Amino acid sequence: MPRSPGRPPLDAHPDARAALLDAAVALYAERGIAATTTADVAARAGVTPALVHYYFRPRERLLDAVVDERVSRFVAHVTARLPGADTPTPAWVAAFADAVFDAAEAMPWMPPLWIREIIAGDGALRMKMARHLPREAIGALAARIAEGQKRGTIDPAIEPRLAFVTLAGATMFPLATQPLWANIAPGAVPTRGDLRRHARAVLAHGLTGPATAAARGGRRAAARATPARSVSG
Amino acid sequence: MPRSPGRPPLDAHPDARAALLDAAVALYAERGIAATTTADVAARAGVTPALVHYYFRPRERLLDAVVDERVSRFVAHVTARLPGADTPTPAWVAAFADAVFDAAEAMPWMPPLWIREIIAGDGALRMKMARHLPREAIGALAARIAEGQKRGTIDPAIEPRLAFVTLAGATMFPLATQPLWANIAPGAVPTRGDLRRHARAVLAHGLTGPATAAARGGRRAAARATPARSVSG
Amino acid sequence: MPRSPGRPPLDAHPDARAALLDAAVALYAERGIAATTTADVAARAGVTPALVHYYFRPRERLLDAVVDERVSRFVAHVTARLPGADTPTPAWVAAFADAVFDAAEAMPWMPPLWIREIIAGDGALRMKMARHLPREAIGALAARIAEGQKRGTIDPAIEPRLAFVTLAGATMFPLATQPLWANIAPGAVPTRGDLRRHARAVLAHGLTGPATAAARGGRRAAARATPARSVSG
Amino acid sequence: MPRSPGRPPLDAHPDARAALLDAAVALYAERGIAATTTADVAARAGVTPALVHYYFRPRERLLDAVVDERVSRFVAHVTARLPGADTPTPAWVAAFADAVFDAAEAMPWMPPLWIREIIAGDGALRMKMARHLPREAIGALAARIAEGQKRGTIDPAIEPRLAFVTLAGATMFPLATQPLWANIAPGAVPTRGDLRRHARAVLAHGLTGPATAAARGGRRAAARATPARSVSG
DNA sequence: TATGAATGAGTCTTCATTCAT
DNA sequence: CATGAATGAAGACTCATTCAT
Repeated sequence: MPRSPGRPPLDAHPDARAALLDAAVALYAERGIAATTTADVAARAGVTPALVHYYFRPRERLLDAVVDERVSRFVAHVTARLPGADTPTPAWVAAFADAVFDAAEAMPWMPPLWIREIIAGDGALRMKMARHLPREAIGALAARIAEGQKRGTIDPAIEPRLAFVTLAGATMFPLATQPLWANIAPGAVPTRGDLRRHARAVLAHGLTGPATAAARGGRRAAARATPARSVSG
Repeated sequence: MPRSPGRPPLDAHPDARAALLDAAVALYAERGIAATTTADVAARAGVTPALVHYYFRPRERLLDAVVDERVSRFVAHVTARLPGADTPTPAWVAAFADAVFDAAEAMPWMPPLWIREIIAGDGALRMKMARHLPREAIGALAARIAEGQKRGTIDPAIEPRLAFVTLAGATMFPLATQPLWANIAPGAVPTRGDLRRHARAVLAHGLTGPATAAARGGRRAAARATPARSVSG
Repeated sequence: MPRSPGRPPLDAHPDARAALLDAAVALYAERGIAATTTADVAARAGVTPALVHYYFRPRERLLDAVVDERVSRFVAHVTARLPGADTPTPAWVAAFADAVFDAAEAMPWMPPLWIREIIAGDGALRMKMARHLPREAIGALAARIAEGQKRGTIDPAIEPRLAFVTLAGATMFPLATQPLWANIAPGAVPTRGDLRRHARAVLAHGLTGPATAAARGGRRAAARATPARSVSG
Repeated sequence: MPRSPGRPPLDAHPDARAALLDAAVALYAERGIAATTTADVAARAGVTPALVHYYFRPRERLLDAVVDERVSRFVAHVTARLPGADTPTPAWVAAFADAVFDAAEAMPWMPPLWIREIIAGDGALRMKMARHLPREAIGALAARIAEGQKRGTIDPAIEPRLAFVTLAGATMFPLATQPLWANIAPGAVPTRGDLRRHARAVLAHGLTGPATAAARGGRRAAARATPARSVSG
């Protein structure tokens, strides 16, 4: 089957193409999509602006590709690490948080991209992300919460529909603030370990609550998935 | 000594100027700063693009004015409603959350603006916001947390330096997702009341914790829309 | 005779109007006419841009006024000091040079304005200057030269029609270069006296000629800062 | 290491680029730099305004290029034709004038450009021209004059530092007035030959001096259109 | 007499995009 | 596969000018 001449085959992923996607996703995270020009992307990838159009003809196709070939990887990375349905909710939540932190280690562009382009405003990426959202996991989480409330183990003031938003916010939000710390308190920048421990604690028993048995259990569960080093309840 | 002729005085606030600031802050929240053109702002305010330059000669002076005359109002609104130093920490935190939700009612552009332009990326607003941050309140919160940990009433896994980030995230983040719900589940959009109740519960005892006495006390206080001072930290 | 309301009377010359003309002519000399905006003129005069249009409605009227009320003064100043028809040509020429240097002392904006806007290119001022040119003196000078050539006292290679151009160039040109010297040789800027003596010498016997009796006479006269009428042609 | 992508290489000189430079230098001479818009230049070169920015990104780089690739050619053309150090001063000066007239024949935009943008006012070109000035020739000329004065062959009233200014003025100035003549005396426009003969005569023995032996020698040399080396200073 | 508000036209510049090679 | 040349559309900004006060 001959492909139209002058167009790269859809399944061809030469170096330049991958380099462009990497450059694009990094710049989108740093400056935002609207502030990133085709020339910026080309410059960071070390190629000509014309080449960007060679691969991603209308500018928006670059966005599509970033979503389908970069952002979706992050989602897949996280969902692949989610524990089974039989895991108790607190442990499941802690494991989710861990998965996000692990993924952000490899793909640090995701947290800023997420909060800037998916959460806020019209979010250029929001619509495109729709088909990559882990709907199943989101639904399951809401169901878990609702069920826990029925059983009396989860505060009824929690809104199940907002559980995923809170979970994502508690992890992505502090991760996205990291560059911010350089300005606020250069000497005392929290490490990624601090962020992870803090996020798990907040999800387990809030900002002001004392360590509870449930939380300790959840943390212990997480210990199997991650470093939970010396932590005593 | 006459000021630079042909320029409006800095303290003049005619109607058109205020309308331009309102238009700008709304558009910045909706589309982001980089994606908002001078012409967009002028159009929404019902004036000519040239008038934007009449009042805010280089584009950036519009940004400055938005920060100094709009965003700072949000901060002032919140800090003015913070309870006194003798308030127990859980109640103080709950009151903070309430203050944010109240302010967002009057200034709905703040949450998206905050997470997009202050938290994420290079944040054009971040530097400009520096002088408007409630540094005192942020420091006091961190001190509270640290003290509670010393007394054993707050989980030592909580990172005091991240307390403000979490507090802001727990409130601003869900508020910023509101336009998002129209896409996800048009029929079941959480109300602002849901958001507020949820945020308070998360801050009090996490996503998966059961309602505790302390949390219940805080919640009751919230019902009266004033901080519950009798509750012990 | 009632004048139209809202217009200043044509014969009224309040301070602001004169200040605007002074500011305009100075700026035109420094930056050129094209590079001088209405706001620039207003700023230097310490008034509002709108006032410039109050007095000189279309921008070009300001130009007309500058020609008629400033540039023409320079011309008048020079022609008023020209010696009589009976003066021998070398002395007449020397007196002309002196008159120009004297006028430039009081109106230093003229030399740059002259060479930039009257001599060069389309010269915005050229057409407007037409009616202020000292046609009579120019014609008389050409006639003198021609006659001198007939009598054998002036080199026939001199082109009578170019006499005025040369005379003006020899005086205006070095005067206009004065700001230039600050860059070239800050320590050794020629004084106005140097310029005057040099110009007279060049006009008298060229760049490379030895001092002649006639020239010496002219020079002595210059020392007294008045034309030497007794010197024979 | 690739150069900044999307920009033409600095050493590339396609046709359009040269056409733009030619158009620019011509318009600068006619209207002045400040009065010449990017669109004007593009229109005369028969291309889009955007192309001007493609080659000369900030407007000022066009100026730089005009200086480095057009104006400097004029200077080079003149200096290449200057006679050797052993040439007597009067002949050297006459040769200089001839070289200028020859260069102006090929590059008629130089005289107006020179007096408008290099001599007058702030002269946008003045600073940029600094590195292209024939400093050596200028210094040598001043030294010649000073030495002639010491030997008594040159009038001590001549100011050596002003020799170059006078030399340039005597040649460039009348050349720049040529378009002016169309207005003044359409029927009797001096030819370029008139201008050249006149300028040489003025430099040799002034406006009012009689023809001298030395000058006659110089003039005879000019008739052959080459510097007369045999004439004694 | 004087000015602040407001604007239309135009200028410089950027940028995504096209196309011949 | 890749790029240099070229452009249309649009953005920020300037400026002379108008007008109500």
